[in-house]
Amino acid sequence: MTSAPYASRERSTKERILGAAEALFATHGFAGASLRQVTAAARVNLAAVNYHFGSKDKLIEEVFRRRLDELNSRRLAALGKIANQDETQLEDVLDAYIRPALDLSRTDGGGAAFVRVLARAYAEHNDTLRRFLSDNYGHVLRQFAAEFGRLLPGLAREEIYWRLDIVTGALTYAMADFGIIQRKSDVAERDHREAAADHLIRFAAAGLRNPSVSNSPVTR
Amino acid sequence: MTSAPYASRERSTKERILGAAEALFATHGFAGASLRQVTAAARVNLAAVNYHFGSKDKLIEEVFRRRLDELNSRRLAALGKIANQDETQLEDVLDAYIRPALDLSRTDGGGAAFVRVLARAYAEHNDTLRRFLSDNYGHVLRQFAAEFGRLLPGLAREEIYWRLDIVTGALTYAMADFGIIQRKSDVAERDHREAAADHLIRFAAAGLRNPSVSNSPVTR
DNA sequence: GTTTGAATCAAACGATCGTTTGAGAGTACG
DNA sequence: CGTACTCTCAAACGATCGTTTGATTCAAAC
Repeated sequence: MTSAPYASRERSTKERILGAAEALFATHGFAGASLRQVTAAARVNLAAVNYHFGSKDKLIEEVFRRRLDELNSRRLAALGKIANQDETQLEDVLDAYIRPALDLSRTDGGGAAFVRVLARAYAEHNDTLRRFLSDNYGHVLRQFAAEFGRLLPGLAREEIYWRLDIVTGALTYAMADFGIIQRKSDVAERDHREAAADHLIRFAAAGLRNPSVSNSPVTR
Repeated sequence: MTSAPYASRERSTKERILGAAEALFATHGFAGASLRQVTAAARVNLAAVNYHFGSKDKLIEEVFRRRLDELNSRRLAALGKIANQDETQLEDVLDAYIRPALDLSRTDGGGAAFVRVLARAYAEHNDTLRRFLSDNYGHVLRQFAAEFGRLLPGLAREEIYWRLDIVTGALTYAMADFGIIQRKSDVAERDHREAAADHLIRFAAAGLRNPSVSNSPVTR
């Protein structure tokens, strides 16, 4: 009924928990953010987490699933529009890979926080999480590798993966705003991230096109 | 360097704590690794941490200081040998920046673990730790930026920092072994890291040399 | 032999952790 | 009405956390 004792909530309890968890995991890490912090920030009862998600670990997994499903479907959609076409440039594929991550980091609903959560997951080096990411989203990377391979016929498959790995590392680092470059006060955060993505795409394109293949130690 | 294998019993209590803390922080994070785990792994009494270091936070800081001081000086020493010389190549400067991190990750006694700890520190986004790292590394980064600027006269100072930021991100990611590339069983870990550094240097050199700059120049 | 002080130890401190419980509020349907 | 079901709530559970305490060990100094 509309005669609830307190004001009706705009968002459900589950959604408020997910949002608060995302922000706090980004700031304090998975072990560092307690369920008491999460439920206090979400203004829900402590027991609501275990009621709705079962456990803290399941909550963490759900925080990932909610964002990654959308991120990777966007990546695949962008890739589908340009894959196997004659006029496709390397920058287009990089854009399909990087831009959705940038867009995610700009969404109002906590996407920026999630990008830091994602970076943290890499750092955690947790095998369970790695398996979860590999199982659910490994096919995305494989499709991008195939398209990069088509556009870079001079590179072996393994070389493609080495370089994609470097791009992913730089992307993770950049989108999580780890960097040494501090955003100036007169630059909006989205403009800062836009500039970061722009630099990253250009840098990555040059690195990917590099004809120098390493099968011997670096000359000096 | 002077530590022999299986010498843990002869090492001091402080050193055993530092080694065990480094390994456990790398695996479980700063919040995730308890002092009980650390002291059990080091085979010392629980109270030894607070006796020798004062607190867990001070222990964390000491784990960093021990490694960063050496990495710091090695990078500057390598840079000092090639800076401001006519025959210096871009790859030489990148090598001076990247190779000490690789060497650190190959040292016995926990260096590889520390690289993961360092990557985790970036992910933690903790202001205290960032300040600590900035104080220790700020001048190093500035010296490298100056040398890169000399070798890349076509790039603005800010562009140099953008690209160095990307290199640092990829280096952090690669050295911490976050990557999707799984080391094959017949490849030794040091060979795997050597290959990663080799790929990274080539990739970074191509990215740094890229004449294409952002179409939205920043005015100072 | 006595004293001194650093180092180690078992034990316990209070705080906080994730999780569980059981009662109660609210809603829907007969 | 009664019943059933979903959700919320305060409270407490046992476990583990970082830290502290006080006794004990032991080698060097006096």
